[in-house]
Amino acid sequence: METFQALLPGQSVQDIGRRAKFLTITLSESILVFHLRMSGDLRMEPSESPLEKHDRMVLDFTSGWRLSFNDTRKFGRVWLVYDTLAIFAALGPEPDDPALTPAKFHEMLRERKRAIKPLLLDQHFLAGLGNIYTDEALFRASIHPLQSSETLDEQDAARLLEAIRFTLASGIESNGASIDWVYRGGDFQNHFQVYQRSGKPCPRCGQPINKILVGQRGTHFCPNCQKLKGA
DNA sequence: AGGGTAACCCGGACGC
DNA sequence: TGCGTCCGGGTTACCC
Repeated sequence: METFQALLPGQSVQDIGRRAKFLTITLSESILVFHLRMSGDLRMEPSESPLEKHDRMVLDFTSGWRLSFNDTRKFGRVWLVYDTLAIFAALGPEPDDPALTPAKFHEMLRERKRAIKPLLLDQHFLAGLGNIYTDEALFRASIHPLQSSETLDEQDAARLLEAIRFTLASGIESNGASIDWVYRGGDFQNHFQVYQRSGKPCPRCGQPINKILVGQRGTHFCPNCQKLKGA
Protein backbone atom coordinates (compact mmCIF):
# COMPACT_ATOMS: atom_id res chain seq x y z
CA MET A 1 0.00 0.00 0.00
CA GLU A 2 1.49 3.29 -1.03
CA THR A 3 0.72 6.23 1.12
CA PHE A 4 1.21 9.92 0.66
CA GLN A 5 -0.01 13.04 2.29
CA ALA A 6 -1.80 15.76 0.49
CA LEU A 7 -1.82 18.88 2.56
CA LEU A 8 -4.61 21.34 2.17
CA PRO A 9 -3.49 23.80 4.82
CA GLY A 10 -5.91 26.51 5.76
CA GLN A 11 -8.57 25.35 3.36
CA SER A 12 -12.06 24.85 4.61
CA VAL A 13 -15.19 23.35 3.15
CA GLN A 14 -17.25 25.97 1.35
CA ASP A 15 -19.90 23.86 -0.28
CA ILE A 16 -20.99 20.33 -1.03
CA GLY A 17 -22.68 19.48 -4.29
CA ARG A 18 -23.45 16.94 -6.94
CA ARG A 19 -23.35 16.80 -10.72
CA ALA A 20 -24.45 13.60 -12.40
CA LYS A 21 -22.88 10.81 -10.34
CA PHE A 22 -20.07 13.02 -9.12
CA LEU A 23 -19.93 14.48 -5.63
CA THR A 24 -18.11 17.77 -5.13
CA ILE A 25 -16.63 19.22 -2.00
CA THR A 26 -15.66 22.78 -2.73
CA LEU A 27 -12.72 23.96 -0.64
CA SER A 28 -11.35 27.47 -0.33
CA GLU A 29 -8.82 27.06 -3.13
CA SER A 30 -9.62 23.76 -4.80
CA ILE A 31 -12.36 21.23 -5.35
CA LEU A 32 -12.50 17.59 -4.35
CA VAL A 33 -14.50 15.49 -6.78
CA PHE A 34 -15.62 11.97 -5.96
CA HIS A 35 -17.13 9.24 -8.07
CA LEU A 36 -18.18 6.31 -5.90
CA ARG A 37 -18.78 3.99 -8.86
CA MET A 38 -20.43 0.97 -7.31
CA SER A 39 -18.51 0.15 -4.15
CA GLY A 40 -17.41 3.54 -2.90
CA ASP A 41 -18.60 4.98 0.38
CA LEU A 42 -17.89 8.17 2.31
CA ARG A 43 -17.90 8.34 6.10
CA MET A 44 -17.65 11.29 8.46
CA GLU A 45 -16.36 10.20 11.85
CA PRO A 46 -14.16 11.34 14.73
CA SER A 47 -10.48 11.27 13.72
CA GLU A 48 -9.68 8.70 16.40
CA SER A 49 -12.12 6.13 15.01
CA PRO A 50 -10.38 2.97 13.83
CA LEU A 51 -9.83 2.80 10.09
CA GLU A 52 -11.88 0.22 8.29
CA LYS A 53 -10.88 -2.38 5.78
CA HIS A 54 -10.73 -0.89 2.27
CA ASP A 55 -10.39 2.72 3.43
CA ARG A 56 -8.52 4.23 0.47
CA MET A 57 -8.24 7.89 1.42
CA VAL A 58 -8.76 9.83 4.58
CA LEU A 59 -9.01 13.55 5.17
CA ASP A 60 -8.37 14.82 8.67
CA PHE A 61 -9.98 18.09 9.64
CA THR A 62 -8.62 20.36 12.36
CA SER A 63 -12.03 20.09 14.00
CA GLY A 64 -11.21 16.53 14.99
CA TRP A 65 -13.37 14.97 12.34
CA ARG A 66 -12.27 12.72 9.52
CA LEU A 67 -13.69 12.04 6.09
CA SER A 68 -12.95 8.47 4.97
CA PHE A 69 -13.30 7.24 1.42
CA ASN A 70 -13.90 3.51 1.57
CA ASP A 71 -13.99 1.50 -1.65
CA THR A 72 -13.96 -2.28 -1.62
CA ARG A 73 -13.41 -2.76 -5.33
CA LYS A 74 -11.23 0.26 -6.05
CA PHE A 75 -13.60 1.36 -8.77
CA GLY A 76 -14.16 4.78 -7.29
CA ARG A 77 -12.19 7.86 -8.30
CA VAL A 78 -11.12 11.01 -6.51
CA TRP A 79 -9.81 14.18 -8.12
CA LEU A 80 -8.37 17.33 -6.61
CA VAL A 81 -8.90 20.10 -9.15
CA TYR A 82 -9.06 23.86 -9.43
CA ASP A 83 -12.18 23.73 -11.51
CA THR A 84 -14.51 20.98 -12.61
CA LEU A 85 -14.81 22.03 -16.25
CA ALA A 86 -12.68 19.25 -17.67
CA ILE A 87 -14.59 16.60 -15.75
CA PHE A 88 -18.09 17.90 -16.28
CA ALA A 89 -17.88 19.43 -19.75
CA ALA A 90 -19.30 16.54 -21.75
CA LEU A 91 -22.07 15.52 -19.36
CA GLY A 92 -25.66 15.50 -20.52
CA PRO A 93 -28.46 17.33 -18.71
CA GLU A 94 -29.70 16.44 -15.26
CA PRO A 95 -32.93 14.45 -15.46
CA ASP A 96 -34.62 16.83 -13.04
CA ASP A 97 -33.59 19.98 -14.94
CA PRO A 98 -36.81 21.96 -15.51
CA ALA A 99 -35.37 23.02 -18.87
CA LEU A 100 -35.57 19.40 -19.91
CA THR A 101 -39.16 19.44 -21.07
CA PRO A 102 -40.88 16.42 -22.62
CA ALA A 103 -40.65 18.17 -25.99
CA LYS A 104 -36.93 18.80 -25.58
CA PHE A 105 -36.38 15.21 -24.47
CA HIS A 106 -38.28 13.96 -27.49
CA GLU A 107 -36.07 16.07 -29.72
CA MET A 108 -32.95 14.63 -28.10
CA LEU A 109 -34.22 11.11 -28.67
CA ARG A 110 -35.02 11.81 -32.32
CA GLU A 111 -31.55 13.19 -32.93
CA ARG A 112 -30.06 9.84 -32.04
CA LYS A 113 -30.54 6.45 -33.56
CA ARG A 114 -29.60 4.13 -30.82
CA ALA A 115 -31.16 1.45 -28.62
CA ILE A 116 -32.82 3.29 -25.78
CA LYS A 117 -31.19 1.42 -22.90
CA PRO A 118 -27.53 2.10 -23.77
CA LEU A 119 -28.52 5.63 -24.71
CA LEU A 120 -30.00 6.26 -21.26
CA LEU A 121 -26.88 4.83 -19.66
CA ASP A 122 -24.72 7.19 -21.70
CA GLN A 123 -23.81 10.02 -19.32
CA HIS A 124 -23.13 12.32 -22.25
CA PHE A 125 -26.73 11.97 -23.34
CA LEU A 126 -28.41 12.16 -19.96
CA ALA A 127 -26.51 12.27 -16.67
CA GLY A 128 -27.32 10.16 -13.66
CA LEU A 129 -28.91 6.87 -14.65
CA GLY A 130 -27.22 3.57 -13.86
CA ASN A 131 -28.18 0.04 -14.76
CA ILE A 132 -30.79 -0.46 -12.05
CA TYR A 133 -32.60 2.81 -12.62
CA THR A 134 -32.58 2.44 -16.38
CA ASP A 135 -34.26 -0.96 -16.26
CA GLU A 136 -36.80 0.25 -13.72
CA ALA A 137 -37.58 3.43 -15.66
CA LEU A 138 -38.03 1.59 -18.97
CA PHE A 139 -40.42 -0.82 -17.29
CA ARG A 140 -42.45 2.00 -15.80
CA ALA A 141 -42.64 3.64 -19.22
CA SER A 142 -43.47 0.32 -20.94
CA ILE A 143 -40.62 0.68 -23.40
CA HIS A 144 -38.49 -2.20 -24.68
CA PRO A 145 -34.79 -1.72 -23.85
CA LEU A 146 -33.83 -2.30 -27.48
CA GLN A 147 -36.36 0.17 -28.89
CA SER A 148 -34.48 2.57 -31.13
CA SER A 149 -34.54 6.10 -29.75
CA GLU A 150 -35.74 7.88 -32.88
CA THR A 151 -38.85 5.65 -33.08
CA LEU A 152 -40.22 6.97 -29.80
CA ASP A 153 -43.06 9.42 -30.26
CA GLU A 154 -43.96 12.43 -28.12
CA GLN A 155 -46.06 10.39 -25.75
CA ASP A 156 -43.34 7.77 -25.34
CA ALA A 157 -40.81 10.48 -24.58
CA ALA A 158 -43.07 12.17 -22.05
CA ARG A 159 -43.83 8.86 -20.37
CA LEU A 160 -40.15 7.93 -20.27
CA LEU A 161 -39.09 11.26 -18.81
CA GLU A 162 -41.73 10.95 -16.11
CA ALA A 163 -40.62 7.38 -15.41
CA ILE A 164 -36.97 8.42 -15.12
CA ARG A 165 -37.82 11.19 -12.69
CA PHE A 166 -40.13 8.99 -10.67
CA THR A 167 -37.60 6.14 -10.49
CA LEU A 168 -34.73 8.38 -9.42
CA ALA A 169 -36.91 10.10 -6.82
CA SER A 170 -38.02 6.72 -5.47
CA GLY A 171 -34.44 5.54 -5.22
CA ILE A 172 -33.41 8.68 -3.38
CA GLU A 173 -36.36 8.35 -1.04
CA SER A 174 -35.23 4.80 -0.27
CA ASN A 175 -31.61 5.88 0.25
CA GLY A 176 -30.58 3.85 -2.75
CA ALA A 177 -30.39 0.12 -3.21
CA SER A 178 -28.42 -2.23 -0.98
CA ILE A 179 -28.14 -5.15 -3.36
CA ASP A 180 -24.49 -5.50 -2.52
CA TRP A 181 -22.86 -5.85 0.86
CA VAL A 182 -20.97 -2.69 0.08
CA TYR A 183 -24.01 -0.45 0.11
CA ARG A 184 -25.50 0.56 3.40
CA GLY A 185 -28.93 1.38 4.60
CA GLY A 186 -30.69 1.46 1.25
CA ASP A 187 -34.15 0.05 0.77
CA PHE A 188 -34.78 0.50 -2.93
CA GLN A 189 -34.06 -3.17 -3.67
CA ASN A 190 -37.38 -3.92 -2.00
CA HIS A 191 -39.12 -1.81 -4.63
CA PHE A 192 -37.55 -3.35 -7.75
CA GLN A 193 -40.17 -4.16 -10.38
CA VAL A 194 -37.90 -5.91 -12.85
CA TYR A 195 -34.26 -5.53 -11.83
CA GLN A 196 -32.82 -8.89 -10.70
CA ARG A 197 -36.30 -10.39 -10.92
CA SER A 198 -35.84 -12.56 -14.00
CA GLY A 199 -38.27 -15.46 -14.00
CA LYS A 200 -40.46 -13.84 -11.40
CA PRO A 201 -43.91 -12.51 -12.26
CA CYS A 202 -44.24 -9.03 -13.70
CA PRO A 203 -45.95 -6.89 -11.06
CA ARG A 204 -48.24 -5.51 -13.75
CA CYS A 205 -49.27 -8.51 -15.86
CA GLY A 206 -47.90 -11.58 -14.10
CA GLN A 207 -45.83 -12.82 -17.03
CA PRO A 208 -42.27 -13.85 -16.14
CA ILE A 209 -39.63 -11.12 -16.25
CA ASN A 210 -36.98 -11.72 -18.90
CA LYS A 211 -33.26 -11.05 -18.69
CA ILE A 212 -31.13 -10.35 -21.74
CA LEU A 213 -27.74 -8.83 -22.41
CA VAL A 214 -27.72 -5.36 -23.92
CA GLY A 215 -24.39 -3.68 -24.47
CA GLN A 216 -22.80 -6.13 -22.03
CA ARG A 217 -25.26 -5.15 -19.35
CA GLY A 218 -27.76 -7.42 -17.68
CA THR A 219 -31.13 -6.08 -18.76
CA HIS A 220 -34.41 -6.97 -17.10
CA PHE A 221 -37.79 -6.32 -18.66
CA CYS A 222 -41.29 -7.69 -19.11
CA PRO A 223 -41.67 -9.04 -22.68
CA ASN A 224 -45.43 -8.57 -22.42
CA CYS A 225 -45.52 -5.00 -21.07
CA GLN A 226 -42.47 -3.75 -22.96
CA LYS A 227 -42.97 -4.79 -26.55
CA LEU A 228 -40.78 -3.63 -29.39
CA LYS A 229 -43.01 -1.38 -31.45
CA GLY A 230 -42.90 -0.85 -35.17
CA ALA A 231 -40.56 -3.77 -35.67
C1' DA B 1 -22.64 7.34 -35.55
C1' DG B 2 -23.39 3.11 -33.59
C1' DG B 3 -22.06 -1.43 -31.99
C1' DG B 4 -19.09 -4.69 -29.97
C1' DT B 5 -15.25 -5.88 -26.97
C1' DA B 6 -11.85 -5.49 -23.42
C1' DA B 7 -10.08 -3.42 -19.48
C1' DC B 8 -10.22 -1.83 -14.72
C1' DC B 9 -11.35 -4.39 -9.51
C1' DC B 10 -12.42 -7.78 -6.06
C1' DG B 11 -15.61 -10.30 -2.91
C1' DG B 12 -19.15 -13.43 -3.26
C1' DA B 13 -21.51 -17.16 -5.56
C1' DC B 14 -21.20 -21.22 -7.93
C1' DG B 15 -19.39 -25.71 -9.63
C1' DC B 16 -16.41 -29.49 -8.99
C1' DT C 1 -12.50 -27.81 2.61
C1' DG C 2 -10.26 -25.87 -1.35
C1' DC C 3 -9.81 -24.73 -5.47
C1' DG C 4 -10.96 -22.30 -10.16
C1' DT C 5 -14.24 -19.54 -12.67
C1' DC C 6 -17.72 -16.26 -13.41
C1' DC C 7 -20.18 -12.12 -12.31
C1' DG C 8 -21.30 -7.08 -12.10
C1' DG C 9 -21.24 -2.16 -11.21
C1' DG C 10 -19.56 2.75 -14.41
C1' DT C 11 -16.51 4.39 -17.62
C1' DT C 12 -13.07 4.77 -21.22
C1' DA C 13 -10.40 3.09 -25.05
C1' DC C 14 -10.29 1.02 -29.27
C1' DC C 15 -11.81 -1.46 -33.17
C1' DC C 16 -14.90 -2.31 -37.11
